[in-house]
Amino acid sequence: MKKKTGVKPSMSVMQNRKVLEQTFFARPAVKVARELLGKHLVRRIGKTELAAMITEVEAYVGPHDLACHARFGRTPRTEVMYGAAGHWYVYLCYGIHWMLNVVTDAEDWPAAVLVRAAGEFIGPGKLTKGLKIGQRLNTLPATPSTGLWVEDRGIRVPRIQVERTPRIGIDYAGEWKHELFRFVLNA
DNA sequence: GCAGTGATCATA
DNA sequence: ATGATCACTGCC
Repeated sequence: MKKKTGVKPSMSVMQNRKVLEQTFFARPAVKVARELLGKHLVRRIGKTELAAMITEVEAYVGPHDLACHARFGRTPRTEVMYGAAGHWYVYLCYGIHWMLNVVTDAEDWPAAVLVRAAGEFIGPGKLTKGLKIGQRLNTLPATPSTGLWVEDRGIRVPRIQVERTPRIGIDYAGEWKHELFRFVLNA
């Protein structure tokens, strides 16, 4: 007996869905950032599932990185960055916009990758607004059980399409503002 | 070019 | 309790 909902040809690309595990995130932030390009950020709210391909990220590499929130050490807010990789770090910026980061690198090494754009959601504030991401996800793991996770859907990103630039909005960061820690996936 | 907006953190 | 500081956005 045939199922009512037929599988469309476009679904063939969906067959390759691999949820990124903690081991993917437990590596240096710059490497994780680069490799997140082309991966899919997946959001489930109730029965609705929305996926958006990640196209812009920034790496914040540790306490010595003068642009990283952990540059002042452990505080209640930065505590999550000191924890295990693969957990969400979500904070409010300028009193209006939620910023979505995923913790990277080793435990007790505070580093993270900011997800700035995915799919139609261009800009870190628009991304969280579009995917209904807020404070509730802060400190939760990037697993399907939390409703927000990352999948490898088999997209390969050629180096020629990857642009590296300094990070946005960190003019205060001294020499670190010049580091090419922002990665953009161009069409 | 810059106002809006509120959590966070240091200072007290 | 108060003040400075923001990993932004949208409108002027």
